[in-house]
Amino acid sequence: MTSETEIFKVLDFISEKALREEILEYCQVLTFQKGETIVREGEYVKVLPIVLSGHIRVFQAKEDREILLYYVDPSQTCMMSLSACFYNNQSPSQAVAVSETKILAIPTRYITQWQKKYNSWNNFVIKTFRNRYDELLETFESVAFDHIDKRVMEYLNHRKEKEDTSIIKLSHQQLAYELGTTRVVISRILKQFEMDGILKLHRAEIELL
Amino acid sequence: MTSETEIFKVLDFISEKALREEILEYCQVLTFQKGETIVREGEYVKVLPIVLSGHIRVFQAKEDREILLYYVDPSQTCMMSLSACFYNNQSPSQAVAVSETKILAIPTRYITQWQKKYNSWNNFVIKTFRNRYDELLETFESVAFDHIDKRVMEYLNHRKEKEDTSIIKLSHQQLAYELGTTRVVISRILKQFEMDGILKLHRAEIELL
DNA sequence: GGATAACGGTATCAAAAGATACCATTGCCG
DNA sequence: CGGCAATGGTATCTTTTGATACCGTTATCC
Repeated sequence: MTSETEIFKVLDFISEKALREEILEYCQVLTFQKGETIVREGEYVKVLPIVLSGHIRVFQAKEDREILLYYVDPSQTCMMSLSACFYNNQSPSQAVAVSETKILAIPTRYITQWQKKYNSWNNFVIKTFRNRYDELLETFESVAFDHIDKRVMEYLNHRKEKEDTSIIKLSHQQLAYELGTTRVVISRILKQFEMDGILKLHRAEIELL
Repeated sequence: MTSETEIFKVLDFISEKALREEILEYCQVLTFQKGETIVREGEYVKVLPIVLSGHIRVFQAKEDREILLYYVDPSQTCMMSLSACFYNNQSPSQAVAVSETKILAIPTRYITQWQKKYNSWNNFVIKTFRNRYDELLETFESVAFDHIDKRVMEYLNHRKEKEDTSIIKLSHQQLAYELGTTRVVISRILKQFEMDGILKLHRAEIELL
C-alpha cells in the first residue's frame, strides 16, 4: 500500500513529475491505529497529513461533549492542519483515526513552496480550503437553525448516501458525539422516529426504511 | 477616495507594480449605500469585492432569524465570494453594506490568474481563506457549546475591543440578529446583566462597566 | 461461567430558549 | 402637533434540550 505507485494512485491529482519526486524525497508515510489521536487540540502543526487509506475524524471537544466537524477520506487533507501550518499555529481541534489509517506527512515548509511551483498543488490547496469552508458553513447553519431531530435525520441520510446502505452501524452514544448532544436525547429522538415508522433500531445499528 | 493613490493606500499589501496596473485596467470601484444588499443568497458571484471604505455585514438568514458570520472591513474581502467564484458557484449567504461602502470589484477570472503571477495576491487569497475559516470555527464553537448569555458577553466585549469604546450603539433587536435569536431573549439577558452591575442600558445603546 | 463494559429504554425534573402578547416611551416625519 | 415606527420592559406559557438515575439486555473477556 505504501509503494510509490500506490501513493500516486490515491494522489492522482498530482500530475507534475517533479512534484512526485519531491514528495518521495521529502515526505514520510505514517500509519495510525484505529482510535489513535493524530492531532491534539492546541498542538503545533508541523506536517500536513494527506490520507492515503483509512479515515480521520476531525472534531471539537469541550468537557464531556464533542461535535463532528468533518471526516478526512483518502486523497484529502485536514483543513485545520492546512490552516494552522501556514502561520505555524496551534490546531483548534482534534483528529483521530477512525480505522487503521495511512497518511503522507508533508513538512509544512513545502506547502507554500509547492504552491508557487506546481499548479496541481495550488489547486489542491485552494480546493481544500473551499470545500472545507463550505462544509463547515453547512454544519454551522444546521447547528444554528435546526432542531436536533432534523439534524439526526440529515446525518443519517448523509451516511446512507455516502456508504450506499440503509443500515448505519452506529451506537446512540456515537451519534450523540457526532451531533454534540447526549445519549439520552438521541435515544429519545430515535425511538420517536421508530414509532413514526421512519427507521428500525437494532443494537448499535440503525436501519433506514 | 477612489483615486489611484487612495486605492493602493488601502490595498498596501499589493506590492507588484504590474498587478497595480492590471487592477486599474480591469477593475471597477462601486459604491453601495447604507443598508444596500451587495450579495444575495443563491446569487451567482461574478466579481470579488474588496472593501475600500465602509463595512459589509455577511450573515445567514432563515425565515425571520438571521445570524452574523463576519464583517468585511477595508482591505478585506468576502470569503463567500472568494469561495464561490472559484467554481462559479452560488453564494450561500447574504452581504449588506453597514454604512456607505466603496468596493473594488474584481472580475472572477483574474483571481486564479493573478494567484499564479503575483506573490502578494496569492498570499492575500490564502490569508483570507485562513482567517475566515478560523473566524467561522470560533463562531461555530460558541454556537455549538455556549449558552446565549455567554455569547452576548463575548459579542459585546469583542465590539468593545474592536471599537475601543465602552459604549456599544446597538438595539436589542440588532443584537438578536447578530446572535441568531430573538429580541425578547436578548432583553431578558441584558436586564439580568444590568441587575448584576455588569453593564448599563440606554436606548439603543449598551454601556459596559 | 461469571464479571464487566457497552448499549439502550425510560421516567422524572430542571433549565434554557422561544412564542406571544401588551404596553410605555422615545424619536421622527409630514 | 399628531401619528407612526422603533425601542424595550415584562408576564405567561410552551417546547426543546439537558441532567440524573435506574434497570434490563447483550457482548466480551478472563
